[in-house]
This record gives sequence, structure tokens and C-alpha cells, in this order.
Amino acid sequence: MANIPATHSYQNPLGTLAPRVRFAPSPTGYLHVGGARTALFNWLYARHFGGKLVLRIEDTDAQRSTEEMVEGILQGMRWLGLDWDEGPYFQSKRLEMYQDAAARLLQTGHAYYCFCAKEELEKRRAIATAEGRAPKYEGTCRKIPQEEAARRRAAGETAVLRFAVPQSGSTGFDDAVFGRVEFSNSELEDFVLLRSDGGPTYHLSVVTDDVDMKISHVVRGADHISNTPKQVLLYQAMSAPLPVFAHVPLILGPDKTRLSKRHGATSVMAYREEGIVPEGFRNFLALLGWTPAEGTPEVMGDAELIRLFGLEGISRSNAVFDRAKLDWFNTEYIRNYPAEKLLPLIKEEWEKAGLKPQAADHSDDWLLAAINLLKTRARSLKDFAHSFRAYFTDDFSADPAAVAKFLKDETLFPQLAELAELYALSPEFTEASAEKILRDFAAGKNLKAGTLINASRVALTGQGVAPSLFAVMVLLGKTRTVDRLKTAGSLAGRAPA
RNA sequence: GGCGCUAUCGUCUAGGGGUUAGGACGGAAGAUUCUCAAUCUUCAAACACGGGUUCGAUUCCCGUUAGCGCUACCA
Repeated sequence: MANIPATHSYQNPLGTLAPRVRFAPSPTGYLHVGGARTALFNWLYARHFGGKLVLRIEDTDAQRSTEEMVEGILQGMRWLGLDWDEGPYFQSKRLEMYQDAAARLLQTGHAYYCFCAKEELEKRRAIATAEGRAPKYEGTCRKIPQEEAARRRAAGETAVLRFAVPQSGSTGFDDAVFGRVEFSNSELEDFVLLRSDGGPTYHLSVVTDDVDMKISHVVRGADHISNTPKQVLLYQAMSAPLPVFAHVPLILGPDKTRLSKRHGATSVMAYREEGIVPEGFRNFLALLGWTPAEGTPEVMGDAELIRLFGLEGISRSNAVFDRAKLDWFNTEYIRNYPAEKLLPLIKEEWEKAGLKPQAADHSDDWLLAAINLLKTRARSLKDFAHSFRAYFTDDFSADPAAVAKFLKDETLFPQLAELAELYALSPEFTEASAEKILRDFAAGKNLKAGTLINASRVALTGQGVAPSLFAVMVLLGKTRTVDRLKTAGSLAGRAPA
């Protein structure tokens, strides 16, 4: 703990040297944006303090959990570069432990068997709701003497195990983000610990595991605030020290409702598909609900994020997921990445688009030069396989809007062909020479150089937007430049000149 | 419905008893003229409402409203 910055308050109720945090997703869906942000915060916290991140898969709901989702979550974490130090542990493999914990709770009088039929409870709940009463379990079976309950169990009667919530007083905790949160015990119902099939429910498995795994800081979504008092009660019943709870506000869609499928991409892998670079996504996510000290630039790499991260910077209000800002982060990262780092990522995009790059000189160096020329204009990795396609293959088509804007005048085609001849004849082919030839040619024809430049750009790249034309020419090389200028007419959808 | 949490530009947020309420994204305008998705410059844009407390509230307190969360033999 020697290198903990003094600016960050650090308390560790478990007294372990460094914090132990966990990310505990339920594999009932892919790693979604909210889950990824929770994972990220835990990861940043662990890395900042040199602690451990435990990955735990909460798959006690056998109906809804699938192996495919487990793999999806792991994939998402790997893509985001969030490595964990322990696990993944699977709750489905720790069932005995929960049952032991439940047995102890029964023994110590903190739990009791409930024989009420599920259907009956549902009916009662429905009536209570209809009458405007709180649909809370009345504690009917709490009155059953222990011996009688044991007898009925032995006779084979099915039952769930419920936690006996204190009937008065209140339960609270000091949240690192929200401060003191207090709930009256009368608001809490005798929640189920063990289902009738003997499987644990969420509350039991979470706190049993968090205690067993010596989790010092529970950093999770704010949707768990209301669950926390039940868990606090469980810690107390188990005579275990409370961890620090830090609840993180939720991420909402643009309509301010909880982020969900109807807001588009919900799995983080969908962002990879869209050409988002992981570090950019991570940076964006980190700033949703957390702000470092004032004056820090928003673009921060891992090291900076880890150095600055702390629970005290977490906000208490929900944050709206702003796609435009994500895209901005993405462009920042792409432009600041060295081409060497971009190349493998871009190769994936080419593969996905079925594009086989034909480098002018067949070398990676050429590809890197091309990437360096283009990267300041990229918004997504996908651009390299789509709007930048013409740089990497001769098999491309023109953007109709660009043609309409710069290449609609038919008289341009013979001019471009003539210009192409000049280039073909020129012994020199540099940015300066290419520019001189074009400008001289334009002057001779009494044409505006800009008109010719713009037309050439479309002819060469199929796009209305590109880097400086002469840089593009040199990059493409003389042969391609000449060819494309000559065939501009067919590219524009007209008969070849 | 009950309980809990939250409330500063459209969005992410800084700030905090007296400020021209700051920044970033996005938007608008201009510059550049070889395009803009590049670059530079400029602009618009917020303290939810009502009561207190106070010399003074956006800031503290209470209420209202709104949003979100929880209210399962899901997690």
C-alpha cells in the first residue's frame, strides 16, 4: 500500500493489505455497457491500489444462464483489456457452500423454513397490490416452531428457507458514493435464502461469496442500493465485517430510460463491430459517472485513468450514454495511435469487408504510410475498409454525392485524361511536381485549379473528402494516378472516355 | 402504491453562501480554399419549482415536481 496517493482516501474494513474487488456478472446476457462500466471501475480501483480483481460468474439461475453468455462476457472483458486476477469462479460450482451457510443461519435462528406454496404467495401478492397494500410476505411460517418445521421437512414437504428480518429498527450502511443510506427493517421482507430446490438465491450467494473471497470493496450498480440492507443483515448474521459499498449510478439511453436493446448496441462487442477501438471505449466509459480532478484533459490512456481513479470522483446521478461523444473519443484515439498499432486492427476490418489490400509496392511500410495519411480523418476503424477503400484496392466505386458535387461536368473527363497524359510523360512524380503540372495545366486551359483538384480527388479516391490531393497521388503512385484519371468517366457512371 | 436515490447548458460534468456559473462533446457562424470528417477563431446554450435560514442562496434545510431504482423461489 506504499504507493497509494495521498489524494485518495482509502479505507479497508477487512484489513487486507490491498483492496479485493470483484466483478460478478450474471451470464443471462452479453456484457452490456452498464456491466462493462462496472467491470471497468472495479478494474481501475484494483489497479490503482495494487489490489486484486476477482471475476465471479453468478449463474445460480440455471434456467437463464448459458455457457455462451459466459464466453460472451469473457470476450467482452478481454476486448476491453480488463484482466482479472482470480477466477472466473462459478457460483453453480459452489452450491454446497451456500447450503452450509444457510444451515448455519437456520441454526443461529436467523432463518426459518417457509412452506407456503408459490402460487398461494403470488395470489396474495396480487391481492395486496390490488388493494394498494405493500405486497410483502407476511411471515406466516415464521411462527412455526423449529421442531415442527424440521419434522415436516423430514417428512418430505417442500419448503424454502427465509431470512428472519428483525421486526423493528433499521439497517443502513455508509456508501462510498451515496453516503449514509438507511432502511427501516419493516420495509424489508423475509427474503428467500434457499429455493425449494435447495439452490441459493442472489442475496445468499453474493454475501457468502463476498465474505469467503474476502472482498473489501463492493463496487456495483446503483440498482443494488435497495438490496444492500438485506445483504448487510446477512453479513451481520454471519458475523462478518462489512465491506465498503460503492454504488455506481446507472447508464441511461438518450431517452433517459435504462439502457436497453431498443437503444441499439447493448453488448460491448457490438461497438467493436462498429469500429470502436477498445481504449477509446474504455476512456468514454470511465467518464460516464466519474470525473477526475478538475482540469484533467478528457482523453486519458490506461496509465492516466489508473493513476487518477478513485471512488470519490463518482457521481450520484445517472448518466446518459452519448454516442456522439463516444465517436469523438474514437477519432481521438485513432488519430493518436501509431500506424503500427492501427494496422492489425484495420486488417481485421479489411477481412470483414472482404477487401484484399493491394499496396502500391506490396509492403507493410506502404500500408503504414497510407494509414498515417488517412488516420486523422477516420471516425471509425471501419472507414479504412469503406470510405478509404480506394486507397487499398482498385476495386472501388464512387460516392454519388461526391460525383454530383465535383464530377458532374462531362467536359471534365477529357481534361482529366489529358492531365493524366502529362503525368504519364513526366519523369518526376512528387507532391511538388504533381501540383505544378496540374496548376500549369489548369492555367493553360483557363480553368480553376480547384475545379480540377476536386475532380481529380473524386477520380482517385471515389470520395469528396480526402487528404491533400497531391499527397494522395504520390501515395497511390504514378501508374494508379494516371489510370484513374483516365477512367474517371466510367467511375462517375458515364461511358468510358 | 410503498421505500430509496437523484436533480447545473441538448449530453458528460466542474464549482460552491457573494463567480461574467468553468470545461468537454454536440450545435451555429466565420477563417482557410484543394475537399472536410482536418485545422484555427467566435457564438448560442444550464443552476427544475415553491417555501424557509441568511445581509445575501444555484450552493444549506423543508416541501413539490420529475426521473431512475427496488418492491420474485431473477440477479
